[in-house]
Amino acid sequence: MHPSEHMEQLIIDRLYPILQKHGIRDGVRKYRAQKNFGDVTIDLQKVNEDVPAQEIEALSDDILTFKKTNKFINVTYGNNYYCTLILDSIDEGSLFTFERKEKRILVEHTSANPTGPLHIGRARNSIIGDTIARILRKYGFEVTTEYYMDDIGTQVEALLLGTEKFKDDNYTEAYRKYFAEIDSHREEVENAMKMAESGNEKFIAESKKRLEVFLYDLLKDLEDLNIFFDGFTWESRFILDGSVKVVLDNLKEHLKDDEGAKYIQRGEDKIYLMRSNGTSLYFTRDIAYHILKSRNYDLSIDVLGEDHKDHFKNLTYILGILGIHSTEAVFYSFVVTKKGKMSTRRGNVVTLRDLISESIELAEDEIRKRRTDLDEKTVGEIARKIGTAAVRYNMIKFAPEKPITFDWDEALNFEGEAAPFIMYSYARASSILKKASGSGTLNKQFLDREAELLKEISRFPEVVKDAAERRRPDRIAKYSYELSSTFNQFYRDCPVIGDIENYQKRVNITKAFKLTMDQIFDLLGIIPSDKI
RNA sequence: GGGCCCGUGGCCUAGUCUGGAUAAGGCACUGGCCUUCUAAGCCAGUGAGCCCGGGUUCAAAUCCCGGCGGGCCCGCCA
Repeated sequence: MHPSEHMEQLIIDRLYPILQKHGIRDGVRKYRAQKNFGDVTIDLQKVNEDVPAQEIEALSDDILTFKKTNKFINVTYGNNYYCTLILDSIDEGSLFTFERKEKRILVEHTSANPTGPLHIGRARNSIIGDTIARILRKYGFEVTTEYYMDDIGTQVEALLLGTEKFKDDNYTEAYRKYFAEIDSHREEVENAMKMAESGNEKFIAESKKRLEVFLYDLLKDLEDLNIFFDGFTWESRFILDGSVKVVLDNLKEHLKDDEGAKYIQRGEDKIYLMRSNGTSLYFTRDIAYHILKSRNYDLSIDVLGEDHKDHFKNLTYILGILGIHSTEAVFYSFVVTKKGKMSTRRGNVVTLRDLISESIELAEDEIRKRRTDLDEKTVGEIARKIGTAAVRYNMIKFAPEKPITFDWDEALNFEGEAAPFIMYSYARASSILKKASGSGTLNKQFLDREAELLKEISRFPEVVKDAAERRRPDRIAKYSYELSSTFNQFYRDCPVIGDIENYQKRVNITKAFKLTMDQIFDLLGIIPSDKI
């Protein structure tokens, strides 16, 4: 049981018998208290009965203080009791561990066609997906991440043919050129697609080999952001293993015919599964993919742009017909620039690669401004950590459904709610611990400022739970800011080195903060630095 | 035209699921804090009643209905 749960149980044990004595059973609500109202609020506004204030307040002791105003009962935890509990839970490691869920989850994200470096809109997918995977893993699920690689569609055939035709250009440029004149290449693209669609193993193997080169280039940027995949699924496998046919067979009784093409009627909509020329659609292969997922995992989470909402709705509809209900999606809104939607034509595409290097460069400048004592190599290492962390943090701090208008100034603002802020407070803690030497006697009297920090630390389990269950990675970023901010206040008011009376206690608190931040950095995919 | 999402101080965001006590932060702005552990920090201040209009409720940023503004989708594309 985490410390906060323990305290809540104490409240229930002590308070609820009294409430029941007064006929109160339903309508009692309990939530985290607002600022200046203690730690937990028991709200009786929904119940008709009331309890005399004296009777409630008489329950108070050193562990719990009850105060009743109107129909609110505000409970404040005793600093010494609760703080000791929190520090103990960190010693045991129990604050950071969750019950194992015995449930396998597949998080599929990114899955972009590797026609060029990722732009920041696509990167939002990767960062959300990777962070959600990290959170769910921490929360106790068995999590696997996967990239779904298209190797048989129009785009990739154009990429393969284009890079052949314009050998001298870089591959993105070759693809662009080729796509610009796509009309004159209709036939060869269609031929290529037919080769793939017919299950020509040699052709597919060859495509795969060439696509891998482009894929690795794309993955390099993600590696910089500490994003790696557990596996890759190539779309062609659903042609090769015949599962597309199986899908159509299993849905046979629901299929309708449109001049040879097959579709399923869903309300007003027709969901096509086979073209009249007998070839399958991306959608059909996606069904096959999700059937495969449902066999190997208890839950599949797809990270998708909001443009895929209808596609996904149709997908779950058909999976439902097949009795599969273990598929859900996390949708995110697009990243646009001030000039509007990113498009190559308008020349306003911001690549992840550029953003990362700008961010690292700025971090380097900032470090040089403050630290003249560090050697080149160290400056570079720290700049790398800060720069990449800033990119991740700025993308993840917004709720996924929130549209983002990208702005260089904002993306490269290293003050306030940003990665350097949380990394800075961490470096401060590290610096204290580095200077702290020897141990002293532990003073178990906790001051409010110390307790505030520990209480913030003790929120870790419930924040992770909330972020995991609601698929809201931004909650972790928010929490990391609040926790760091609380530490900065502690840092101001509570000297560690030199205060003999409080030394050991504050060393322990500082360690606790640092350990909690280690957990958070891991969840956010940020690599911390002891000095910045 | 239909469907989905977003709309909170000058700008950006949390709170909306689970309705309740003075709407919480960041940026920007104003003033203050570096002879003690890193000032990418801290403290104080100015600034919104939550897009608009109805409704439900003792109580609405939060729930319901209708608008408005912005985004996305509405292929035998992926």
